[in-house]
Amino acid sequence: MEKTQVGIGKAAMILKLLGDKTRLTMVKILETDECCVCEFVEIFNMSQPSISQHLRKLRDVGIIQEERRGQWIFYSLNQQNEHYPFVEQILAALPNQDEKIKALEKNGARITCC
Amino acid sequence: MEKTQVGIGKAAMILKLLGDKTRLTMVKILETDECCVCEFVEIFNMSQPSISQHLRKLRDVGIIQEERRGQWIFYSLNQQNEHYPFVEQILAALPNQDEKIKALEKNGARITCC
DNA sequence: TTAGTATATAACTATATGCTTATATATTCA
DNA sequence: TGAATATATAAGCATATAGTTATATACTAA
Repeated sequence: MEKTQVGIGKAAMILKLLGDKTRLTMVKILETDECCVCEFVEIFNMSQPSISQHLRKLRDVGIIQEERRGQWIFYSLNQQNEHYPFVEQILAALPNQDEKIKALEKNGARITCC
Repeated sequence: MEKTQVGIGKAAMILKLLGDKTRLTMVKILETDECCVCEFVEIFNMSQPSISQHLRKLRDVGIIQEERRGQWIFYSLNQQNEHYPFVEQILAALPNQDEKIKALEKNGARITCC
């Protein structure tokens, strides 16, 4: 079986990005659920620009991708990314963040468009 | 098979530490070879205090351990650490750094004590 | 004990980071 | 078209980070 191989420099860049609790949690959530910015604002109880800036960093290196649907922009894990297997392997070691999505649904803040 | 489980906060802390090219390379080297501070100074062509400070951060969270042998303090990967499997899984995806040790041996800078 | 070598720590500096507020852009819908 | 909503970007600020130089500590060997 071939192992994922990632250059040291690129790996360090990815790990630095994931080395922030907010971003790491975002990516773990996106592993199973698409989310839009306003949902993350709700989940993290953080300002909208702050959320947008975290998402941009993750998108800039290709870890996540965006897709506009009507008014909202939905983010998801970019499985086509060259380093997706590396990221996925890390996420696999982390506890599920389902309760965060469940909490959104519970208080009616979950966006289900299209 | 049980998967490694690491809390999100602790994982973020570990990833942040590994998210620096110097530290990530150090840890990858320590995966296979013990090294002392002066060897890292040689390998990274960086000041001794800078190397010491990186090693201290890694040691403070238990990723690596130190052992004095005579004049030198040798560092190694701490396989007893609670989160060693998580770290090891990340290292497995990285290219071998053997040439760095080989280069040390070649120019006679490799320390082999005791 | 003294000189030399290895390592750690302290103090400082420049840059990076994460957040905030203010504002711009894009879409929807009345 | 204009108001409301969602998102992005710009600018500013406080703190964190990674490096430096200077100095302290620890061990070795003469």
